[in-house]
Amino acid sequence: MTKDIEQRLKNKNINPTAMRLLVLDFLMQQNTAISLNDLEKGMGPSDRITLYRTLKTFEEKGLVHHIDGGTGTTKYALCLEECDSDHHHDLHVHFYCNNCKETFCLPNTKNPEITLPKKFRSEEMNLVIKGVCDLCNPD
Amino acid sequence: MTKDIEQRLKNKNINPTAMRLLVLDFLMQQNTAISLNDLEKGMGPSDRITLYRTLKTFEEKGLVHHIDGGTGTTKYALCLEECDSDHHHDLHVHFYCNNCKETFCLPNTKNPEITLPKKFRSEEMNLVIKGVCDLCNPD
DNA sequence: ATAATGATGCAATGCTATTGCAATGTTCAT
DNA sequence: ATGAACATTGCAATAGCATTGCATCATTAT
Repeated sequence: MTKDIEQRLKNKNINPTAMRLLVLDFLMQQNTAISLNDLEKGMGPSDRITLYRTLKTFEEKGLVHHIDGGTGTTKYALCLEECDSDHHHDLHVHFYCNNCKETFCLPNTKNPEITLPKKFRSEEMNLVIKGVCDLCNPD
Repeated sequence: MTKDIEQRLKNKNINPTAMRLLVLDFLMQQNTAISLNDLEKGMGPSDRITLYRTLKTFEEKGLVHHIDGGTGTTKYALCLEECDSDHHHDLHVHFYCNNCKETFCLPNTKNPEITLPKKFRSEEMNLVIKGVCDLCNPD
């Protein structure tokens, strides 16, 4: 098992240290995007800054991506698509539940095509939809 | 002139104080969304917190909207559509220029329709495209 | 005139993100 | 094995934005 996780790090050219294995393992258990705080609470006692840098390293190497979408705090989630250091394929839409405050990746959605005004060139796109998620929806 | 601005405040049920007239006047001169810092620098000497609360009041009353889009700082711009206290018509897309760091409203764009997974209900949408704006584009 | 309400200004705080630096661990050539 | 070079970690500290509490001043209604 640990081998899998280790290999996943190596595939991305990330040195598989103990801390990183733990963080990746934790991330793989999540089904929502998590904040640095969530990570800190979820893991055993560990240094916040180290976790911060671990996430940053993961992101640089294309293992996780972060979502900003106006919740005040940055959230992180494992990349589902094949990303690499150069190109983050921010292809999917994110969803923030106003009720449970969770942020979800919606891997089955695609970022839409937007026609920009003349001479505007698009490089990336951040689309966050806010509303009520399936678990919080009474219907 | 001042009459116009004053009326615009009254239309939104905002008490037209001197400070508010100044802030609205300043906002009307902008063609990009501005941060609290921009506002503070752009206006004469005035209290940062008062400006903060002025923007907040404006937003509550549907006169301005804010954009979050992952630039770290919140930016504000006048509402172009008809918004009211209850419903902010966040209908248009925003654009952040990686070069000049300005945030633009793109009033001629519409937020796209996204098909959400079952039982997800959308309430609002925040779409920020990052890239290079017309003025920074060499072509 | 006075009470009540709203607006402003100052002080202070909380929180997230971020950097500097020292200590520790790891790798590799000799 | 030894030491140099480098990567990782942990602690301390800082920066910056957002936000609240409270006192003061202005405005309005009675």
